[in-house]
Amino acid sequence: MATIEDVAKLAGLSRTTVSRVINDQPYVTEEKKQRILQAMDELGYVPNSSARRLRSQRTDTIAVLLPRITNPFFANLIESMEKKASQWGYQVIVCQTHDSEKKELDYLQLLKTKQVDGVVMTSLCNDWEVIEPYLESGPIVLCNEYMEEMAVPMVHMDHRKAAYESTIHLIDQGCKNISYVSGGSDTYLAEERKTGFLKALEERALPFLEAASVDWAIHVEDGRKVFNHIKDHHPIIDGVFTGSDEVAAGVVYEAVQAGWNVPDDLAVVGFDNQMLSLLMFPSVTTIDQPVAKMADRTIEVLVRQLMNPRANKARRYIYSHKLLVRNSTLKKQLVTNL
Amino acid sequence: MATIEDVAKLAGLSRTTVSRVINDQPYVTEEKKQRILQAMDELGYVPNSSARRLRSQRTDTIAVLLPRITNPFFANLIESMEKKASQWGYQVIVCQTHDSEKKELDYLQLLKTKQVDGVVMTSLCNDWEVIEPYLESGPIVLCNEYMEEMAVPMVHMDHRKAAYESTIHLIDQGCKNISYVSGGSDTYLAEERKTGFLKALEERALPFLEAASVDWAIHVEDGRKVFNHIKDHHPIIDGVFTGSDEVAAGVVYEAVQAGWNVPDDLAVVGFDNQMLSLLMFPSVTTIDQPVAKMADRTIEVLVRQLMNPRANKARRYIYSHKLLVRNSTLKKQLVTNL
DNA sequence: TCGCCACATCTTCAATGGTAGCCATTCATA
DNA sequence: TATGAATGGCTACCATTGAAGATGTGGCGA
Repeated sequence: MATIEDVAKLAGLSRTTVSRVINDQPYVTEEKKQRILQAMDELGYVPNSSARRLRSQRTDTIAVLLPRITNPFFANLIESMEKKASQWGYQVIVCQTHDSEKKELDYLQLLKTKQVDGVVMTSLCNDWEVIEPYLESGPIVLCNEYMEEMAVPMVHMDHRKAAYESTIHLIDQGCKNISYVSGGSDTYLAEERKTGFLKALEERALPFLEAASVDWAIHVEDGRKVFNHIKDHHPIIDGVFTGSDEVAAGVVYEAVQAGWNVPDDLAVVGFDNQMLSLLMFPSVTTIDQPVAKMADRTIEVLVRQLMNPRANKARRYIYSHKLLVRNSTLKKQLVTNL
Repeated sequence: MATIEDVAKLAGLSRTTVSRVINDQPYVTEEKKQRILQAMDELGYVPNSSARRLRSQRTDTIAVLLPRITNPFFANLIESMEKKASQWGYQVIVCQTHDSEKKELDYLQLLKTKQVDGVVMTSLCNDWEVIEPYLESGPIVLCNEYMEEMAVPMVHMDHRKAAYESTIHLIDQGCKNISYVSGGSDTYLAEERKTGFLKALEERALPFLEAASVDWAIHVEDGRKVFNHIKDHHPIIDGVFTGSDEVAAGVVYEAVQAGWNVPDDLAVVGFDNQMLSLLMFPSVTTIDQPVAKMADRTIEVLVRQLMNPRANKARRYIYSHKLLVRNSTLKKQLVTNL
């Protein structure tokens, strides 16, 4: 493996001059530049990334923390972030926390060990008080997940409004007994959704059926269990609010298997407009988030912070949802495909 | 940010002794070790990763190259690889090539810049001749994708056999005119699938309907287009072999929308046993790969190579598939759910 | 014409944070 | 007596770049 020393010797110049050519810095004549480029080519020279990072104190790398890439919402979010980061000359590394407080802190350690320049957090496992000290080692931006406190930039959708609207939709479709199905996370985002849900119930003078609600549903399989739980213990339930399309898909699938009519016996709403929600039969009513826009903004905000560390502007970037009404909630009407 | 120098001073020892404690090396008394650990704690010292990598010439990091994480097959593969790599003290970085030759080479550059110790390639965009020189910079293991030439370790399923069996299944279900739907990739794996498909046709004396076959189907949307193409131009087609559940889902969805009876009018097989294939109506017959096993083996093989660079053992680890028969192919029988 | 200053172009030196290798001393064992 | 292990320190190095220094040239003013 050739080093910059080898290139300098072959070109008959100093290492610093070679470095200037590599980094496109001024004060090197064109003739010497060509000599250096040729020497690099002959030797197959490639800069050593560790050396550059150590000396320059920069990695040009961003870590994105998320729960699971097997959740298509996060897979799509990463997809867009990578594209945007690459445009700014940054590399993205994907860190799956699997909703573990420990893992989240392990990954935040990347800031301390100087393996990344900044971090995007798409979920929050630890309390903010635990995370905040890491800001000393580099900037953090929240995307998707958010909190009341304005400590760092946050890019997200209004989850309260989204939950409110999809619950109103369920109620408008005639649902009177609605189950609230969540993943049990006690984050602010989860609270917001529930607040929106409860607000809709309150406005329409419907009771919150806490006993029929579930706080352990994350995967499709969980959704199937949710349905069976409702069928066996709360058969009066005629509507289900879920926090993800995966769970909604599980509920719908199991209900259909059990011979229930969806949505007449049970209406279901999901979240995130995953491909699954369209392809199911019946197709699932869901909330669409502007994933690409949020991803782009997130990277932009973080990179600006890296370029200008003094401009520590903590602010919110709030995006609107879209309710996609499909067959899992449309009752007593001619079933048409949307 | 404290350095090892600061810790050494506070502990009243040399940097080397501190380093020995950090790296769990011998020849440091327990008393001195405690002094060092305490000093590290007081100073909040964290080793600088770039410095360690530069000096030790190791990153303890593995790059996994894959086409898209939005494809659940690869998302699940990564999930398992990360778990396994972590057990061996390695970090995984995810590199999406999006089937681009250029991106693939860009990521292989990580070997040359010393940003990763080894690479797992789950697909092949470039010819092997282009990739082989990178072996000088670090080991490469193929997982999922494979080639005839035994140049590096390869961990994969027998795609020929899998394609053969699912095609025979289509034929056994009465299909006489089968469309071969692929993504157009000209890799060995793609060839193997086609070979298995053609072998099944040949054994059952059925013609290969090249004009009705498609080589541009990757996403769900493509699958929908495939169906419309068949409906409009090749209505005699009564069976579709696809290389992925996403494509199969698109075909099935569009066929049902068009009022076709699946599988009586058109039987469809997918690949990879994505959740989608179970939740569709009708559920999609598919091929299941032992994803976790292949992932584990891949990491193990690569890590062993990193630990013992001389043991450059290029060999194949071949895994069997499982055909999951579901409703998209079961004809003329009582429709029961599997 | 000469001296001074600014700029251009390069080189030299040192720094980044950590660790690999070698050395010195002492003690125990064959 | 010779050798190896234990316990630590010192030195140099890993590959690159940031900062300072050296040198030459051109322009301007006295």
